[in-house]
Amino acid sequence: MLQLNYIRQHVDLVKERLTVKHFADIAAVDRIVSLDEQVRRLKVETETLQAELNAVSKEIGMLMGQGKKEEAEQRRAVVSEGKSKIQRSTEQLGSLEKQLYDEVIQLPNIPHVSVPVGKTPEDNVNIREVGAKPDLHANAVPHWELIKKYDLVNFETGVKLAGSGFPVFKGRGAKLQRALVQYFLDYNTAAGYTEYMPPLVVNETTAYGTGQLPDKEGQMYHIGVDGLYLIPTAEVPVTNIYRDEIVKENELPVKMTAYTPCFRREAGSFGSDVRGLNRVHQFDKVEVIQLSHPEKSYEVLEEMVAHVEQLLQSLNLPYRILRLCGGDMSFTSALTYDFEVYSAAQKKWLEVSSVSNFETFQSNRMKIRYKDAAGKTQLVHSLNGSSLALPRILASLLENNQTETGINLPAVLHPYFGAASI
RNA sequence: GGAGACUUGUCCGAGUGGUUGAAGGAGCACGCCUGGAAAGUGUGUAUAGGGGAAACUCUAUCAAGGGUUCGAAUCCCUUAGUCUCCGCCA
Repeated sequence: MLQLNYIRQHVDLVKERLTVKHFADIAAVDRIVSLDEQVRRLKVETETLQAELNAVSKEIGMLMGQGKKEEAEQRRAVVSEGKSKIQRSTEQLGSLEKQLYDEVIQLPNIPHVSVPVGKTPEDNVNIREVGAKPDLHANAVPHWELIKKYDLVNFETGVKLAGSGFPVFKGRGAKLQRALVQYFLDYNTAAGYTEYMPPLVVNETTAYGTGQLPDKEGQMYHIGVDGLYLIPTAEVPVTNIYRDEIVKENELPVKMTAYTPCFRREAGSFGSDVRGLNRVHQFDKVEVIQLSHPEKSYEVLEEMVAHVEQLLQSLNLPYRILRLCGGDMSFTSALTYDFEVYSAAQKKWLEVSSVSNFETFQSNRMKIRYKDAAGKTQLVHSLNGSSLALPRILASLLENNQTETGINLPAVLHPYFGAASI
């Protein structure tokens, strides 16, 4: 959520930046500014009135203490009169504030100056492409064939148990998942991230905190009877760990990592995008999250990009890094880098990580703050990235490393998997 | 799931209708003391929002929400959470 006083002070800039994000309702900014003015005016009125009544009530207390009952009675009448007045203006204030909040929460985050103008994924800027695309043998097949051949993942059984998009990992397929999770977590904790295992369901407040609500309501599985949501990413519970907390400045940056399954309804997806492991409703992911000093957050973003990049290099996967254009960025992000790995048999780039700086957009909602040297509380910047999402990593590992006789795994996985190949 | 007790500031903890935003302690910060530290000592130490150039000031907040009252941390209702006992259970 954008900060009101920022909007107030940068009306034109906010409008201009929101067009970069292709936000449709620019007029909302003017409505917000006008509502904000009304709210503040009415607030002064209401609070002045309240202060008067409070003062009289206090007097009554003193008079009662001194046994001056009659004088107290007189004043009691005065307060009774003011009460109906204040009730009206309090109600009006409440409704105005609600309107204001409802408008502000609909505004997406403002994109960073470096965000490319553009609307579709084609407008994303390719920052760099690293690693050679492998030359596969003549009989190479996509991963959905490989997982059948080596009996690693069973989609049909998943359909029986839950529905399409819920793969069942089996045997060496299951073990490889576990190996990847373990390797990623070890890699992250070695870089100073503290490991967490959060709940896989969250309440409404938590989902609001990171911005999934109200923006992505339809993308999350909702457990109606208990008012809970299945997490679409570890970002949601883990960032909320620090909700309503004030950390010491020297405790920044806070670095956290977590492995969780992620649940996404992916309503509206179809075609080759959802083939095999390319897009599923439940998948495993290891996430890294940082809460940073506002002045350092873009350094931190670069650091996180380098962190994910080295992880991909260790897996010997060809990858490219994209800076997302305004139209392709998420609601909450100020700057996002996407990582895509090349999956050689289906000849497709697959997104495996998204590293973003949210600046104060999330921390303003969650009230994650630190005390600066002057003793003032300030909002932190929050950032997160995947390191990494498993199914697409698995897909490209299988496709890129297939030979006529088996699949060779990168060296870093051997100790975790207990073998060099499948 | 049933019954009961409880929920106060960073923490511990007092407070059952009237200058209580809240005693007392601990912690923390700064100063004094010290060669340095500890101890001692003095002062300060919530958050959000509004007004004001500033000093400062106002409003709200004692789990959350609602109610009673001129006035609520204190009384009533609802919800959530914690603990104890019972039940169920990996």
